[in-house]
Amino acid sequence: MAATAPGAGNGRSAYHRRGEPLRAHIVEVASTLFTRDGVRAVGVNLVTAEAGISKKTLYKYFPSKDDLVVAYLSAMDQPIRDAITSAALSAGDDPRDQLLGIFDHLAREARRVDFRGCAFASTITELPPGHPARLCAAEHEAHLHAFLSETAARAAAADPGALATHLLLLYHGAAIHARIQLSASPVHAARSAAAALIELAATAPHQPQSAT
Amino acid sequence: MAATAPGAGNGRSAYHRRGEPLRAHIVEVASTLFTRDGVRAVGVNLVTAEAGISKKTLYKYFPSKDDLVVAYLSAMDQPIRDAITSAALSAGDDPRDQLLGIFDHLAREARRVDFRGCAFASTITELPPGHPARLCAAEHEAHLHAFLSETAARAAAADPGALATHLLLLYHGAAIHARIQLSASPVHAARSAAAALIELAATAPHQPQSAT
DNA sequence: TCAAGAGGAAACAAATCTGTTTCCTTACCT
DNA sequence: AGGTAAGGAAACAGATTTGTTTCCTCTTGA
Repeated sequence: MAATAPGAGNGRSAYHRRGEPLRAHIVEVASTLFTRDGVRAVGVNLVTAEAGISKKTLYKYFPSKDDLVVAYLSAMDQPIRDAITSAALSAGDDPRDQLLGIFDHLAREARRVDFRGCAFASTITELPPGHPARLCAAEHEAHLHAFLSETAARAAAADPGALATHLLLLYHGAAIHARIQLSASPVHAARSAAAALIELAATAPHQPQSAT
Repeated sequence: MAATAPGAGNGRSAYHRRGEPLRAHIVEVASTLFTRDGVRAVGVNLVTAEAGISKKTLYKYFPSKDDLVVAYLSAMDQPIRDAITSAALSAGDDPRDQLLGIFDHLAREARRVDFRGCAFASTITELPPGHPARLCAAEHEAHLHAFLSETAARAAAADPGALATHLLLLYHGAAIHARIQLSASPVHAARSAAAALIELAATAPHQPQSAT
């Protein structure tokens, strides 16, 4: 895994990537490694080797590994939210289908052999209490909840916030179980439970109709 | 934390605990530490110091730390199942209340300041793929599923296995969220979602009646 | 052209980790 | 009582960790 030549994976030496782009490049490489193997299993030596930079440069941009971990989670927030949002929107116009779309997205992720579950949940589990990265995870979950809550409101849920929470719980539970039993089937189960909860939350008020 | 005298926490030197009891004692101490701080954060030196034994003895019973981790999860399986079973049974005679009882149990756990979530899920997250401890987690989940499935059947669920899976997903999702936002409120949310799913699973097949 | 700065390579430091080995003490059993 | 085995204490080995420092090269701008 470390048998590649210096600068591997990027083609160009870091000399051509000075300033801001270099910092982003480091975070990008670190994100790949942290996501794949976990923040504790990946040392700074591997990050520098894989990014084709020296430790001096890494510690210039990130005074400690903890800072790099925080930058990792901060950088993951938007892409993951985008992926989930896009998965939801591509599921159709019905907001109920959109809510279910996030589980289809998770199912695709869970089929990957190196699936490690939610990056935020996994990272928090590896970190001691009080680590600054915890705030990133809390914010990320808050953002996801806001999006799901808004979609749930469009789906005419009686209590959009509560439904959003329920779906998030199913989402994370499915991620954990998919990792434990190396299968995407827990995600399908989560999807069916989500469908039931969505239907239940939306049917009562307006027009009750049989699901599917 | 390592400021205690040798043999601390047990009172008696390991000289008085030869043979089988000693092995169990080591697992017990390791379990406490692993559960509290995680298997990667706890080194064998801490385990030996805390257990009041020498490394020689530890490595006699457990050829490697991985073996100790496996012993840890193996030892946790029964007590955790017992706690969950007992929480369910103490929730009353109605199997639906029993299913909800496991969330009350989790809520109590989640209120602890050092709550780290499900020991099996956390440990698996810290371990590389292919680690033997994974099997322990898979078995544990299978046992939990069997218990919930049986209880769901007594609750007249149309598909007890599916309901058991759904509840398990909510359970683990709640554990993760409780750890992320340092609060037991996700567990209460999971409980309310579970109640809805239980009601829904039990009403449909036999005699359709509006929930709640 | 040349000086300044950014970065690379690698040695280095200090701590920590898993695991081994040596020597000694203690308990138990015949 | 004495031999045997179990365990304690601690040194030791070797690898790995985060983080620092030194020296050199390359690029760029005046």
